[in-house]
Amino acid sequence: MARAGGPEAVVLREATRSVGVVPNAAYRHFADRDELLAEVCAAAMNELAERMVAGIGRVRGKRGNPEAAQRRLAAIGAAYLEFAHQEPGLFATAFAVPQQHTYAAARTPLGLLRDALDELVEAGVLDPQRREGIEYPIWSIVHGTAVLTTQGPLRDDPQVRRIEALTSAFIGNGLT
Amino acid sequence: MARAGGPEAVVLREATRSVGVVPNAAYRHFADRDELLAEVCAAAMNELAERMVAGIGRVRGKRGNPEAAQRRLAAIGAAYLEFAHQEPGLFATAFAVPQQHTYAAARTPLGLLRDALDELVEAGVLDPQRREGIEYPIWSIVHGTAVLTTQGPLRDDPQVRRIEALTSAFIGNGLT
DNA sequence: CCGATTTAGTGGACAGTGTCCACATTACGT
DNA sequence: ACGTAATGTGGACACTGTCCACTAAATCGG
Repeated sequence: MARAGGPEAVVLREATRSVGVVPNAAYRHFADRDELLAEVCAAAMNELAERMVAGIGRVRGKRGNPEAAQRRLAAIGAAYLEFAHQEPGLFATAFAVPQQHTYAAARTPLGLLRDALDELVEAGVLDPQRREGIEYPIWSIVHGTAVLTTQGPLRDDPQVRRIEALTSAFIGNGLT
Repeated sequence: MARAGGPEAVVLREATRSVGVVPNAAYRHFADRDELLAEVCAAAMNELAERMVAGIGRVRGKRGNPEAAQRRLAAIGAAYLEFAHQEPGLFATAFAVPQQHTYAAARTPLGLLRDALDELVEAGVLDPQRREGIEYPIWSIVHGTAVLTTQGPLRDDPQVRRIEALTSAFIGNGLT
């Protein structure tokens, strides 16, 4: 349901219906509809993270190799944006955690980004002094691009590819 | 209602109730709840734009002055982030237009950003070649920061100020 | 000025939703 | 084997968006 219609589409009664059970049965597993939604959000976030590690896995080259490190960073960004476009419902759901009990999963997008940036430092591509805290602007720019082009005013913009290329270039500019 | 609880909180029946009228009366003014929401979204977006022009208005210095131009760009970014934090409900609503009939208002955030960047070129601060399309990465990074720190996983993060300073530095880096 | 037409509001209804309560069933460990 | 915990059921309530037929008020052309 989240995949098809985003967070609003995950409706408790329909979920129980699809599983062949009466609505109230859900309350033996979740206190709230919000708790159910939180679980779905965690699953969506997990799928995003998995796509990112899959993207990393597709670039070959030893850890510490400068070009490989750069390509790995590009790969996680590309996977992030690709996920947002291929699964807009799940992407929106991943970041629609109700209140605040987001007990982070093992492999989180931010963690993967940090790993990639650390490798970039290790490979001598990124100045260690510039490394500090740079994950936040980079995450922001990728996330902002994803949100604006899938849910925001730039959604269905014909030149999405160009916009993404521009953000990629901007990031590359900010690293050197 | 949007101000207090975001887009989900704008509920048709309560709106009519607060205006002292029966629910169905709303259907003489809006075809849908979505059409009502679209109107609210437009109003929210307008308030965001107004805050941005107010921010521009507070920096003095003639158009074309390099330092003034830079401060004006910083001002619209700061206004954007400040609005997101002071009015999280309205900010979320501004970007929650139902489907896609967002007949853009006169002064839109993107338009204001473009003006500021054009002035930066005019003042000789920004290389005209680098100007082309740079509004998208910049909008993305500011929007991404706003979203992540007000609705996303970084919401209520104690070091929001630092994160915003980092994105500001990253943008400055990308302009020179 | 008056009658017709548009505009705005009313009342009642329906399906769908989240949630609560008391009750029945099933599974399981000692 | 039995008591306890886990799970599912049935019925209800308040709330939501939306539809229909009907009424009151405002507006406007002759």
